[in-house]
Amino acid sequence: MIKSLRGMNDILSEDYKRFTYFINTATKVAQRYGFHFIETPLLEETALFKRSVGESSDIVGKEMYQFIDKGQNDVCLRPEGTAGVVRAFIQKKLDKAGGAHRFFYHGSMFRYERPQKGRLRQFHQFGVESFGVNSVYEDVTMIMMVSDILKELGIGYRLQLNSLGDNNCMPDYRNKLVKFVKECEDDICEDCVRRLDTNPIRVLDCKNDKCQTIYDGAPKLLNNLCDSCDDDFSSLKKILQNNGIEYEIDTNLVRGLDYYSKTAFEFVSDNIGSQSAIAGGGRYDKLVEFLDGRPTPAVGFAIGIERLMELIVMPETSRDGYYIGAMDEEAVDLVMSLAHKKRKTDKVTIDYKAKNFKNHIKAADKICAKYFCIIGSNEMKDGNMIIKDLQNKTEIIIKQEEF
RNA sequence: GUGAGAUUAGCUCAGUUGGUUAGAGCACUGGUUUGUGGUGCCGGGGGUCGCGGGUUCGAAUCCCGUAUCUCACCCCA
Repeated sequence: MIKSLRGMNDILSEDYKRFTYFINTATKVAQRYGFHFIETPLLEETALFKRSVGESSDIVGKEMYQFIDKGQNDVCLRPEGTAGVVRAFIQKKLDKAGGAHRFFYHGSMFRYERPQKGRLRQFHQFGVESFGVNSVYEDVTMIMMVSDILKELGIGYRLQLNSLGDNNCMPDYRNKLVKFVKECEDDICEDCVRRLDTNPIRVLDCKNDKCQTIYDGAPKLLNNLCDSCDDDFSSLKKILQNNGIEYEIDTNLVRGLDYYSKTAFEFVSDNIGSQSAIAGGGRYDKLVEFLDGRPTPAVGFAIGIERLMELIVMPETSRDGYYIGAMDEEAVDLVMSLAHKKRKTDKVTIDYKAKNFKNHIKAADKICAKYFCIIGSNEMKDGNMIIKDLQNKTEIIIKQEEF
């Protein structure tokens, strides 16, 4: 038997219902905020991700589905959504057009990782990107949007906030931190020693308790922001407070992707195992410029759909559609015709076999039909049909031609 | 890439120190006087015990390998 590849799942039945319910809800919210759908290719030039996500990240270093295509192009299945949207934004010259451009997208992302709870090789994200808006209000708008989506889905969360600074203050802070960590290099874990070379800021969210104890005394990102970043972060907190959105400050919250600056946020759930981040985002003012566009401030977020699938509280399903059953072999043709007619407007389920009344009504109940119709010898003779409302337990008799 | 635990019917799982033809519940399906539904009654189908080797008179059971799943690490949504 041929099976799906590791970490690649089929979505059907109940999962598909939840999946589409999520997409529909998130789409509705994003549209209420004035965002427009954008679809970008699953396959992009490898260089796009190397330059945007950053060579130091594991995503680019070891998790990309990268290959040479038949035209000798070095290509990748996208590991995340922002890079492609930024590329499209620049390619369509929207950076030169000026003004605000706001997009949302959803689709498959690919990372060659060992699967575990809430992590797949092909997974789905819903994301939003806003270009051309410098204001910290837009950062708050992003957070509000995620919050609205999660609330509509009945999902509880904690919001964690940090500021990563900008080109002005981050490099100085990084140097301070490296200096501090190097002094205790002998006491920290292997991973942190490696991080010192690849991505020093990441030592901050090391899960090793011993490391964390050591880093308690390390210089804090939030105490080393320049005036502009510090002001923005204060405004951010104030606006959130004014709008009743609760948050926690986590100075150790860092983002794994190189392109983030200033506002960084993560929505986490305590009910889904160790991969607890269900949404993450922040500002990335330098990325457009970095990908050869005109300097354009930008902010966005992405939601990991699989991570919150089991948290979604589905609305109660109500009875829907018709079930039409035949009690005689001779009535099956008529049932087929009635169904064909009714299917122009309604959901209709039929059985091609003649059964007795009880079996048909059981079947109608099982598939949760709202209306139950039966054609037996009586109906064949008089041209009537019974329509029974299975919800209200009422029934009416109509002419078959009125059905 | 690293570590641990799993894999028996469509699903959830039993299966004794290795011993006849591998079981249950649910689901599916047929019947239960041609007329009223979630939980009536009676029957039926369905398994290469993940796959490949090995030990043994004999393996679902013990050993080795391998695939997949799960959980965790790394990393990330």
